[in-house]
Amino acid sequence: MKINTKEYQHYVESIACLYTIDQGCIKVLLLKNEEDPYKGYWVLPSTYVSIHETCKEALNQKLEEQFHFKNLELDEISSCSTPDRVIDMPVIAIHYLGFVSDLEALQQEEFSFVAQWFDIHELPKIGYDHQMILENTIEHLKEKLLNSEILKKIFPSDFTLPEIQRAYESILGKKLDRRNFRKKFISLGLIEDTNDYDTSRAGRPAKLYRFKDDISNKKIF
Amino acid sequence: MKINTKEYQHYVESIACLYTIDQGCIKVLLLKNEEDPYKGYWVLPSTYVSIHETCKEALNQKLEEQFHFKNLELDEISSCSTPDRVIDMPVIAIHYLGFVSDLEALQQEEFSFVAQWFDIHELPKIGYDHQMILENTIEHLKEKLLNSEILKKIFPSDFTLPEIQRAYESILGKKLDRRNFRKKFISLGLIEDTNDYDTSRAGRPAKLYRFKDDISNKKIF
DNA sequence: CCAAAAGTGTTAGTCTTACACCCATGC
DNA sequence: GCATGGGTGTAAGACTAACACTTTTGG
Repeated sequence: MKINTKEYQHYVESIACLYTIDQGCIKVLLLKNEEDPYKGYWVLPSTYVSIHETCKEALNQKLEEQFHFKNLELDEISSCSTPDRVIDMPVIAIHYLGFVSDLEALQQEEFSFVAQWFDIHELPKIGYDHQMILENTIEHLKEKLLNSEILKKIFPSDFTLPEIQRAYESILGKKLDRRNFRKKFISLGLIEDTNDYDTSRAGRPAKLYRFKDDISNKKIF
Repeated sequence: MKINTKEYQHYVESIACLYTIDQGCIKVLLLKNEEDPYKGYWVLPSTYVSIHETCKEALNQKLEEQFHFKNLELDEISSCSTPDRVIDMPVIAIHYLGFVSDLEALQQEEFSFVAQWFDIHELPKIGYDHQMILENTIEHLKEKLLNSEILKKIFPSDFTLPEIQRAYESILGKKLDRRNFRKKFISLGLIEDTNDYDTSRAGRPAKLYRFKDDISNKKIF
């Protein structure tokens, strides 16, 4: 098949849903949009893709320029090719999911006026079709967090079990029994004690744990 | 951002990995390629996408023209935007996974010289980057078959438990105990007895089952 | 000493696994 | 009657779920 007409030429954009976990809250990175349409709305980071690079490369380069996130591991989630999703321009979007550890996330005060981490349960007004994209990747994020492989990437290097439990309660949308959660999580053999304590919250300080170096992929829930 | 140069214009193709299950064997639909390069190799069904349709619509239309498969439910798996994956033409591929019930699959004798169902463990020489795409979607197929939601789409309307067991052994890459498999599968409550028997194989005839009308999504393995 | 949050153990029920023999059919 | 493949039950072990009290800290 030979095709060469204008009717078949698309622009391609890569869109990033970047998540972090902060104190057991799951947060996503959004930018304040300053251009019409959707001026003042929040949007996901994105970039156009040239024919000399892959969609993922283009996005990683953009994320490095914009936020100094270097070489994030980005997972492709889906795409959107609805005609006219961008006015007067045939643009296909490829959606990516990535994790930013809280260490990287916390360094981002320099861009705090234009970009911000939002709790996924308290999202602002979102522009374009990014709301839909976001909802879709959150589902995938949840799926991923039910396996151990990516825990290390998204959870802080030192964490407490109550903190991780809060994240899972948020993901699963229900309360978990503290004793059972502990037993289960410890028995997975993924974490080790640091002999240190987190005194930043009220009440009895919680033990700090860290993930072991090599984490096998196990189902957690 | 305003972009309008040739450097950003891509062609887009949708590629289909269509699976069926035949006697407990998982098979994929391939076409014999008659053009250079890769003449004589087998390839996945595919089509180019115009700017007036979504990738999925374009593919469904193509599959209807080519095989009379009407409105398949296609799941997007991933994409490939490696520059030069097609010589001299910037083409991004979007990969889809679909199921064809054995009833539809069996009607396909009319195209049997150019298209054929291949057991996923006995694939022929495959052209372009389709081998890679195929391997990738097979992984996704496996994942999907571990949930009940899509069973009805891919398994024959009447099936025997040994047949379904063979499919799972093929997916999981290990032998399963017949008694335990039965107990598990029946206890899921997804199937009902047809009071009929399959006498097509040697030995004692196997009971035929069918899926119930409403199947909830449960983890099978 | 009081409020807040973290830590701990036991038991009952459910699910999973391992395992061996008999049954219905075609040749 | 024998080869082929299908159907059935039981017991031990692993995992899950439910449940209440004690510990450590800050104010």
